Amino acid sequence: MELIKNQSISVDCVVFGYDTLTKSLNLLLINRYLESEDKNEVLVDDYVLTGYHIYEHETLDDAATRVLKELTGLTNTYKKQFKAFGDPNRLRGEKDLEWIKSENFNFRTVTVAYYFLIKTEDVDLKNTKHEAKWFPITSLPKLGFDHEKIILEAYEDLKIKCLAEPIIFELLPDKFTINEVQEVYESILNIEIDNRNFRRKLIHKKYIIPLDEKKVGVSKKPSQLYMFSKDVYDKVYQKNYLINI
Amino acid sequence: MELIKNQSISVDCVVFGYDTLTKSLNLLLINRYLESEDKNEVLVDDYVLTGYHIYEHETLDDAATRVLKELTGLTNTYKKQFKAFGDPNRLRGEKDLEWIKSENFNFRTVTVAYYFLIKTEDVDLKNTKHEAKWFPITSLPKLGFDHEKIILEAYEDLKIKCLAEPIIFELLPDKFTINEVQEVYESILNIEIDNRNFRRKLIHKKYIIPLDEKKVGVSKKPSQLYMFSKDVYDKVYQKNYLINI
DNA sequence: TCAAAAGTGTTTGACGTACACCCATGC
DNA sequence: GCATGGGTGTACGTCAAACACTTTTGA
Repeated sequence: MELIKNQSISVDCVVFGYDTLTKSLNLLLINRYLESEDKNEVLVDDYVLTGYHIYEHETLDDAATRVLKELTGLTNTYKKQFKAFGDPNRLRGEKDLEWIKSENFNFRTVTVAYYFLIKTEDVDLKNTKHEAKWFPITSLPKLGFDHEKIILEAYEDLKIKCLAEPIIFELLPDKFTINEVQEVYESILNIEIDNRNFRRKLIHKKYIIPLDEKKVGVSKKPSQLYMFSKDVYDKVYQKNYLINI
Repeated sequence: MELIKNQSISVDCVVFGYDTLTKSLNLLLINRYLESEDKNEVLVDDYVLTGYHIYEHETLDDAATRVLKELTGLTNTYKKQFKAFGDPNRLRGEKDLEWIKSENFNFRTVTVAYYFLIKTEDVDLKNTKHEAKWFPITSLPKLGFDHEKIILEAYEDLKIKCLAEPIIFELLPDKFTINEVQEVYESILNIEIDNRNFRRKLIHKKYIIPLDEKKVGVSKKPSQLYMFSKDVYDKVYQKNYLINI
């Protein structure tokens, strides 16, 4: 099938990656670098989200999946469309104008933004075409276009969502310890959690299943490994209508 | 300023209206009617959301606000962008093809969908250009395009949102009774709520302020009127990080 | 005086919160 | 044997849930 780009519409991907070792929530960003023709001056040197125009024949979800796959090689990751951004001036920053001179696309592009949840260890950065790099959410570099705004809104959505849905496990290996789960929550929400209470709460969930296996090496005392069962979760889950205003 | 339409992008407005008298949550829809040239046959007769392409100079929010104003005359209503819909075949139902023959727009239109919360009494349907009509959310008519899908997703979002944020008051007059609030929740969530528990819970909120006024006429025993104070709510509100998975 | 909706209190159980020490292992 | 992270128990308070009758008014 012929690939016809729609010049008015793009998808942008906010890729959250959690690193179990450094215990940090990261964002995958690509470098935007441009020198003047005589190469004496660096015109643009900042970072942006990965994104691309959609093709005429594909759905928005497919476009986002395609863009993520091109960047990371991953498919089957957690994906959420969280907002469309369509300010007519969203691509008209000073650096953006320099950049767009060298590329060739429409100033008035509406972008549909997605976020993805992955484990940093699942991505091999050396294999990516673009110069992609992980940045801790707590210290982002200078960002191009309106991507800082997009990232902040994605992060807010993620914070709310991880309180209500078991998406935290998307950021962890299949086998994890209770403390690792706690650390992810602490990284995302930027809070401290009481270990005893958290542990009790989690262990009592039917869908947190203890394995006949202990994690060794990293720590002194080997720690119990658990897994998350989506099947059990779906069975056990029941909507509650708690009005919490 | 010249009005240039972007043929690829539209906004669609899901207008929720609550009717305090009939105690029903309604949707404002417009009729899509088309006869064959010889007028012997009705080709299309169903309902759709109100929507329109965006202009090149306006933001998505402004486009949605504009479309709502054209339909209802209202501004300053609660508005939420909740999802973009971009399936390449979303406008290619049998009836949609008939309809699009007579109009003139792009099959591949991505629409950014918003929902609005208003009181049915605030809209004068006789003043609307289009044949607009309220339908209870519980008995929607036949819908064109992918608008049934859009409506259902808006409704799901509303159900979740009204549990966590005080948007319920957008659907009620400024002065309301506790029972009226309960009835809105019951309509939206399609549940029954215990009046004693609900009443106690609401009355204890600092931002639910009793007025020196009673509602008379409608009922036998005049009932106490209250108002909602957004100011107090914002002051009292504090984020809690209750993990509820 | 009666029909209709408004309004009221108590008990129970679940769960979130606060808080400090022992345990198992690798080095 | 000691440093390091893993793991445990109790008491308290808040709040949701269940549940039935009295009050006030208009007609």
